[in-house]
Amino acid sequence: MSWTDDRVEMLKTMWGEGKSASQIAKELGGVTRNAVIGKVHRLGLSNRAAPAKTAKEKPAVKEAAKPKAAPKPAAEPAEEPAAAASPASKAAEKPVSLPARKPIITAGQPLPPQPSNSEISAEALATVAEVEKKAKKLVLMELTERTCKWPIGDPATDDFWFCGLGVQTGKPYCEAHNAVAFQPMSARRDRRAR
DNA sequence: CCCTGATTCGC
DNA sequence: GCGAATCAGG
Repeated sequence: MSWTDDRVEMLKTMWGEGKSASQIAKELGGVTRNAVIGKVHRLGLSNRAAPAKTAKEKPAVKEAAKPKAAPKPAAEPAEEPAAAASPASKAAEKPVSLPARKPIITAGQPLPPQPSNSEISAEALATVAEVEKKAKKLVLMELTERTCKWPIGDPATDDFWFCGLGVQTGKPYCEAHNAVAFQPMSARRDRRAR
């Protein structure tokens, strides 16, 4: 494909809207993000920042207190395979002041059943304990399709993060967490089937 | 690892 | 002019 006036216009618009090169490339189709970036440069609209002129200044940070306090849960774009579809537990709006771990995490997403165990193999639990030591401690924004989304710690404190290790293809968690997350009901059972 | 934009340079 | 390859950063 080539850069028809039409496509160039779309490019300008989208770039102006702050879309990323790869996003634009995807939407335009027929081009790669490199092509888009290259074009952007040739068009001379590389930096979206204002013409602050020749000086690099560190403008004082203007922080306005936001009355809003509801952080959007990590809402992934749109097309999500129906991979992890834990029916989000109704977001209970409990006041935050729990001494121990709080069950609710964030609304929405495939957040796991609490580590509250019952009949989970001791082995799996042990593994989880191990894994949590190696966890990458990712924060919400850093989670992706392939990072384990198992929460660790107390959401009400800073002592909270997500496992972040590589997930088992398709699953929302890493192998260890998957083991405790999806219990068949009966811990073990002879599987002659298959 | 995933992603971002920036640059280079052969075509 | 174009964009793959590469670079630099998060």
